[in-house]
Amino acid sequence: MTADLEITRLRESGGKGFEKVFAFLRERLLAGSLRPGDRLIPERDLAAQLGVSRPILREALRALTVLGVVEIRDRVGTIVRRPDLSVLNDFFTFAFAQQSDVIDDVMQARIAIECQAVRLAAERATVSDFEKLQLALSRIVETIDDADSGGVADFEFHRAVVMAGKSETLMVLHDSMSGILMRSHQGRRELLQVFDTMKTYLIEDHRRIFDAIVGRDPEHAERVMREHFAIGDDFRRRAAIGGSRSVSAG
Amino acid sequence: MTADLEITRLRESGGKGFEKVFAFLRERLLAGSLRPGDRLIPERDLAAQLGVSRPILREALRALTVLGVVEIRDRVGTIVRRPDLSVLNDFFTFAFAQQSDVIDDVMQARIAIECQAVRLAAERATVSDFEKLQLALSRIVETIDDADSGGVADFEFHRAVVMAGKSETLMVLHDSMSGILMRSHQGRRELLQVFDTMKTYLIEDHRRIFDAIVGRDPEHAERVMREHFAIGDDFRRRAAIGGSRSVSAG
DNA sequence: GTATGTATCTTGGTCTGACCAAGGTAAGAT
DNA sequence: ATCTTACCTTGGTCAGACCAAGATACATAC
Repeated sequence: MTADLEITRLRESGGKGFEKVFAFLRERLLAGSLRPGDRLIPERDLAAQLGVSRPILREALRALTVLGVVEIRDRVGTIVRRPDLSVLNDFFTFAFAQQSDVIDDVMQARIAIECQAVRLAAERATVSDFEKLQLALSRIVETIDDADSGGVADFEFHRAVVMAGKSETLMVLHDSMSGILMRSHQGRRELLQVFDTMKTYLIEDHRRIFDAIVGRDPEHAERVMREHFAIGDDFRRRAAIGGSRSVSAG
Repeated sequence: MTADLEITRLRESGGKGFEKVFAFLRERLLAGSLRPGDRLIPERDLAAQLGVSRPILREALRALTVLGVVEIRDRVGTIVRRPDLSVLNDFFTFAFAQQSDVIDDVMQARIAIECQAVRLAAERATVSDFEKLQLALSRIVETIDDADSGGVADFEFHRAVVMAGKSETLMVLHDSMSGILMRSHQGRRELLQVFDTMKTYLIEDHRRIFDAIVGRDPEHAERVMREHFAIGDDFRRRAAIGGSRSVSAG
């Protein structure tokens, strides 16, 4: 079995103990010899096989845990899991806890994701997706006068679009950015209320996106989505320039 | 000082040792009482203060390490870092490398990223970027007859495009997908050699992308990029149909 | 007074061996 | 056949120890 060879190579490889073990497990996970659902051998045995002490092995296991790759279950064992997106949210939370200057950059990624997703949505969306989009659309109309729930409705619509695209990867990425973006936009949301043309923008744009998807026109769908983001960006810009003063002045 | 109170509360909080410590540090990091550049107190002291043993503390520290939040420097100490997006690399690698049927899905994300990036590139690329793209382009021409280095050249060109887009988020995401995509495409690369029209496609398409960027035409740039991917997808499809047997055999 | 070199201290990196609590399991009782 | 129970396994944790090398202070040389 190749495992023995790998372990031998592992023992000799220079890295610090933790690095060795982490790299070893990583390799195994990536190569597929450890698949989701598998249970690792007991820590004591594994540590012995890898030539490290149990604390070190556990460091590596913990590291994999925060990545969502494995799950350490008390008195049961370490189970290989298929990482879910919740980890990403953790990460983004840490990553952007302080600095807000990355927001615009993350926004670029969100635009990328959604523009691709809306194309796919135009091709792949099912009737069920149409219904969800329709629902989200009506929610936007209903909540048009409320900043908070309006923001949520907006978010839900976009999310529905991405889901209609039927690409898990895009969904995961989108969810990851949404968290941080929502957090950052919450503060500005009231500002947006100021502009009156905004309501039309919110309702009409989303309806156009919806229509494009229903119309099975990827090209058009993306164009509309892009315009939507461009206008939104413009609004934000004006809000930023106008500053809090003019806002409070009404 | 509130720190003592927190520690007291920590001692009493029910969670398992690791969870306690991790949550404690997490809170400190997010709250900002631990800021990038700060050096944590020595492990021994910290462990004592938190009422856990060193191995447990180290588990928590390692966990934060893989999230890029802190950096453990040998014989120096644990330093709080501003997490950069490169951590995502690890995650995506794990997240998507497991099932091979996700490849096509990841490809959608790559298309999303690159189409957005090429737009930004058309707007933001500097002369230096032009040069890099030019260089990558000539590499593609040079290596057109070699599957291996040709693949690398292709990859490098696309990477240069994304870099020219000047969005770190897009760059990181792209890098993350590239890894797994390259892994999966390596096997098929020889097949692509079969089609002769492929050479023209490779050279001409990339040149058109380059021209669109230099011409500062985001719209056109994206369109060309999209066509490029569509054709590439077509090639892959034909290769898959023509040679699935020989692939699985190899 | 400055520069240099060395002894020492600090700090992470790691190991060993041990104890606990509770899930699993199989032997034993009903 | 079913239920009980004792035992074994397994993760969770701790205590104390040793090592290597960066950091530092102090003594020495210039």
